[in-house]
This record gives sequence, C-alpha cells and structure tokens, in this order.
Amino acid sequence: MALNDRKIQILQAIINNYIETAEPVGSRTIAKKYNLGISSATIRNEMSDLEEMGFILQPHASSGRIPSDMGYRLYVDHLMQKKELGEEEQRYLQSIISRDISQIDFLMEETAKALSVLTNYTTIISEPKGQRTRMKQIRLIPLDSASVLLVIATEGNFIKNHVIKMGCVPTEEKIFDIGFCLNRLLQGCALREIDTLLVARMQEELWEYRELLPPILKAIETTMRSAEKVQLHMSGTKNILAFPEFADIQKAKSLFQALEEKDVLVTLLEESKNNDLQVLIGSENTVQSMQDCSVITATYKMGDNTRGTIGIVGPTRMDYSQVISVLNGMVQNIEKVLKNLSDGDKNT
Amino acid sequence: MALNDRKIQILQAIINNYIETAEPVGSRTIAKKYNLGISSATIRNEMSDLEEMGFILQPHASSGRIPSDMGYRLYVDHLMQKKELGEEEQRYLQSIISRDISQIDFLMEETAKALSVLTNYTTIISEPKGQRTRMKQIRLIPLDSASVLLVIATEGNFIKNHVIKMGCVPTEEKIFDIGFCLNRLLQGCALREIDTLLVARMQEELWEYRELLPPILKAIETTMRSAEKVQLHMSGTKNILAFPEFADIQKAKSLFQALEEKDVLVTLLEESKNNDLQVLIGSENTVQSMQDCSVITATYKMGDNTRGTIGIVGPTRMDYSQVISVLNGMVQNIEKVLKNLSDGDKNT
DNA sequence: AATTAGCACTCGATAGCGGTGAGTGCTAAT
DNA sequence: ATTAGCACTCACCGCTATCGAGTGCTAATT
Repeated sequence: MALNDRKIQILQAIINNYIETAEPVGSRTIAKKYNLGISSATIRNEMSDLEEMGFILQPHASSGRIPSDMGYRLYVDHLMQKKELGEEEQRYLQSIISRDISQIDFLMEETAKALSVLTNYTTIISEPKGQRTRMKQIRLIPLDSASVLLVIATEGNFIKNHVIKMGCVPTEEKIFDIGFCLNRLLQGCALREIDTLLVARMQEELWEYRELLPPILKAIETTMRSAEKVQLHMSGTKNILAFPEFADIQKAKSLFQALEEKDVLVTLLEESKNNDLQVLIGSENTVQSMQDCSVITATYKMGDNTRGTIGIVGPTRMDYSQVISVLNGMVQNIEKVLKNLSDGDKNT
Repeated sequence: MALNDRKIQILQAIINNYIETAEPVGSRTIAKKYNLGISSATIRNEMSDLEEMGFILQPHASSGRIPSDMGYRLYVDHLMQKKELGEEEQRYLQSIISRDISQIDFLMEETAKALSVLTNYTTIISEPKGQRTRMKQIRLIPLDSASVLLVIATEGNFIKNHVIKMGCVPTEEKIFDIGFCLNRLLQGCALREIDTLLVARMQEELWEYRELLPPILKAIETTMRSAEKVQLHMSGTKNILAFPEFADIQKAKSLFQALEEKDVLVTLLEESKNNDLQVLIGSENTVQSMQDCSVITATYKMGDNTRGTIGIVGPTRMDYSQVISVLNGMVQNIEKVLKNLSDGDKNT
C-alpha cells in the first residue's frame, strides 16, 4: 500500500487537528474543515489504510483517530513545515539575551524561563560541560574575624564562592598573598591535576601559613567538585497541569516525579548531545514514566568540545514545529552570548 | 449553650479523625473509636450543638461532620497538645544544619527542602531582611582580558558576584588596588548611603582609572539592588498533589499559581513577622486562592532587628501540632547556625 | 476503477432509576 | 440526661436506556 499524496494530506490534517484540540479526529471533521475535495467516505477508507500502516490509531473502536508515535515521527521528519519565528517571539528572545548577563548560570536560568513561557511546555537546560573543570582565577578575600572567602572562577565565567571558617584569620595582606600564590600555582588546573607534587609546592611556598592550607584545599576540592557536576535548570513544570492528557492527577504526579530525578534528566540530555536537534517521540523515549511525552532537544556549542543541551518536554501532541523554531532561535542567541563570554578567555 | 468538657472531647475526636482520614466523621465512628463512654445518639446530640455553635459543619445533610475554620481555630488555640519532636526528626534536623553551610542562601535552601520532606507540605522561607543592606567586603578580582569580577559580601555572609565587562582591563595589581580603595571607602555602607560626596571621593582617589569607575559603580548598584530584594526559597510544592483536597486539577493549578506570585508570598510572610508563631486557617487567609489552605509561619531572629520567616502551607486539614513542633525545632537550629555566622561579623 | 451515498453497527458519554449504607434528627422509653 | 429505635436523607454504585459521533461495509454512481 503506497503512502500517496492524499493519504499524507489526510494524515497531516489529523495531526494538525489533534495537536490543536486533543480530541480524536473523525472523517467528517476533516471533510468539513480541510477542503480536500473528497467525501468523508473516501477519507474513511484512507484512514483505514493509514491505520493499517500504523500511522494513526483508534483509542477505541468507532471513535475518531489519533496519531500514533509513528505518525508523529513521519510528521516530524517529512511533513511538518518549519515555522518562522514570529516577530514578538523574536523580540522576546532578544530581550532575554540582551540583558546584562555575564554569568552562565543566570543566562541558563533566564533562558529556561523564557522558553517555558514561549512554548508553554517544560524546559530543561544543562549547563555547558567541560568548561567548568579548569580554574581561571582562584583568590582569597578577607571576610571577617572568623572567615575567609574563597572565590573560584572557571572558564566560561562560572563563579563559585565558598566561605572558609578558620580559627585564626591572618591579616588582609597575608590573605591576599596566599590567594595570589594559590592563583599562580593553580591557574589553569583542573581538580584532578592537583597531585601530591603540587600540594607539596604549595606547602613549601606557603610554609608560613601551613595550618591554614588544609581547610583551604578542602574548600577548593568541595567547590570544584560541585562545579564539575552537571548543573540543570528547569522551568515551567507547572505548565504540564494545563494539558488534558495530564488531567488525571496520577499521571501528572508520576511525570513530576520523573522530572525530579536529576540523574534521569542528565542522561536524557547527555544522550542527545551529538545531534544538533533531536526529537524523541513517546515510546522512543527510554524513560518509563515519560512515554506519554515527547522531548525535543537542541545542542548549543561553545567553541571546542564544550556543549550543553536544551530539552523541551511536552505531551506527544506537542506543537513540534513551533518548539523547533523557538529552540533554533534560542540556540543561535545563546551561542552568540557565549561567544562573547569566551572571547574574554581566549586573550588571557 | 456551654462548651462543656464532653463537647470538647468530641470536637477533638472529630478533628483528629478528619486530619487523619480526610473523610467526614460520623457519630458511630467516634463512639466506636474513642471510648467516651457515651452512645452514638448522645454524640449526635452534641454534634448538633457543635454545629450550631459553628465549630463543625456538614458537607451535605446526612453526612458526617468536618471541622470548620472556627473549629480548627479553637483546636489550635486551646485543644491541641504540643507534640515532642521524634528522635528521627530531631536527628534529621540536626543533619541538615550540621553540614558545612557557610552561606545563608544555601542554608535557607536546605532548610526549605528539609521542612517539606519532614512535613509533606510546602515550605516557603524568606531570607533574613536587614542583613543584606550593608557591604562587609567589596573587592575586585581580575578575570580575563575583557572582564573583572566584582565580589560583594554583605553582613550575614551573602556573597554576590558580578562580572564587569570592560573594553580595556588594567593590570592585576591595579585591579586589586581599585578593589582595595573601593573597600576602604564603601565598607559598612548601604547602597543608599552612596551619595555624590562619596562618589566624588572615589573619583578623586581613583582618578587614574576614571573611565573604569562608572561601570564599576553601575555593577555595585545592580548587585546591591538585587541583594536588597527579599529572597524567597520554596520547596515541596509538588506535595500538594498528594492531598485529596487538591484531587481536582483546577484547584491544584490555582494554588500553584498563587505560590508563584512572589509578591503575594512576600506580603504573606512579612505580615506575620511580628509573631513568633502564627497560624492562618483557611478563610483567615487574605489571599483569595489560598482560602482552602492553612499557613503556619514562624519567625527566626538573627540578632538585632533582623528576622526572616518560615511558612508552611498545607490544606486546612493539616497536622498542626506536628508542623508546629517541627517548625519550632527548626527555628532553634537555624538561630544557632545564624548566631555562629554573625559572630564572625561582630569581631570585625 | 474510484468515489460516494446510505445504512447498520459500535461504543463512550449522559441521564434516569432502584438499591445500599452511612449518617442524621427526632421521639419515646429508660 | 441518656439512649434505643426508627424514619429519613443523600452520596454512591450498578444497571439500563438513549444519544450521537464515528466507523465499516455494500451498493449505487461517476
């Protein structure tokens, strides 16, 4: 049985209608709403074929049809027409990005918010990985009589702070001295490159402050460990409640639960890191409790091998073409900003 | 009609049972479950009185009774027996606090999480206000060829970072010099105390770097403005879905919406700042979409006039005595930690 | 040969109905 | 003052009938 032009038109009509209304689509609806120049009976026959081929299915006998995952797949791969970004959307994206954002984590947080507002779905973003492992600046700042502040900046301008409590705090100058020395020795290092040799050198150079060194090293380790973890930003989880497919509170709850398992999400995003754009439709998704959902991921690059991923999660009935266009627009904007950020690094 | 001892016992039985089961309570249930030594008929008569007095009500004729807001009020004010904190709870609280938490925002975040786990309700915490207005340390750190990092620590160890992009970055020493000078001039200042006089002095002392000063001042302003905003930490919103009173997705949605309006929450918490412990039951709450909820707030102090508020939001049928005991325990713990934090300040 | 009008059929959704049971309020007996 | 007894209420459950949107099939039409 061939997938002729008319079948495709009908499939498209079903999908468009279902995306819009969330109700099974019947032959009469199509005949009336889309002027295909054929009667509902003919459409019925074609629908029967489409069902046999697996592109659509009936929730129960004698109801209208809804697209199957396979139907969506065809739609996404071949039928869907790419939407251009609307003007207001374009402007909105710009407005998010053009704000004075100089730290990556803020940027990510704002981006996630913007995407969930624009799409009405849930957004998950992983921060660019690979950037955060090397220390760009490592300094000490006096805080008060009981504590010193450790500031570490990694490539890509992740700024991390850690308050170090210590019994006796040296004078301001000495603190800066220690910081200066640390910076000289550790600049450009990744955490795992701090070996016994390096520690020995530090001990030697900072002999005068040898009691202070252990807590500082400990703080550096904690800080860098937390920096090395993949950071996620999520927004718009509550949008899920608006969709009729999650009207059953149990379904909503189990999806929420899945969205709280950071590991699951990280793997989800990591797996799609090699594609610029990836669409996982319903059962294609490996996560059990997300099989009613589709996940569209886009990867943004930040020079070299550093990349992060943006994922949009919605019902399989999501507006693929809108999400994809918004996502593409956003990736371009992000990459622009990140380029500016890392240009600073380059000249160091 | 007098609220005699027996009526109170019955009311208490109704409330306890309803808190536990979320089902209207009938006279027979009480007769069987609580050995009050009277028959269900007597209980029925008493219940009729209690209803007349307004402490309980019937969802519909010929159903059991549920407590009214007024009933809960009586319960909270006079009947409820204060629970002691269970051992595991005590230990759990300790374990949260005893971790190495040296920045207030982390502490608040962890506290919120812990409370929502312990109580199964939603937790909102406002960071202590008043602390964040004075700068304790203000420093500059070189980042790369295009940017400098501004680090501001305010009282109470709120650390704020701001990356300042500048066309031409001076040498490391000069950056530290500027930072040193800024710190000398601005230490102890609040944002609003930076007047033209002070700016003039800065311009004078940093004449050599006069082009750099404006972006730095701008950054200080942005940073301090964001520090002055009341920061909220929320956790456990999803717990709401587990309660039968929010089985209707519409109700859940409207509550979620209310919880997203930061202003509303801030006023809610601010209003109860003068009481150590405050319970707002259902309609006592001024927020429209939270009239099915009770909010228990506790205020924690941090020396002087600085205080923040913790709020627990749940259905009116919430376990008041448990929440109150957990909240009390938590406040004690937090105050201990905050005291340690600010002890550093004192000796500065 | 393809299309379509017509029709019987399916099945979810909705409404109506009687039975059940938990619960009440009232009355009369204790 | 208490309680046993009883009539009454009403949500809830299961059953049945009806309705209507939609299908699949057949026969007529183009």
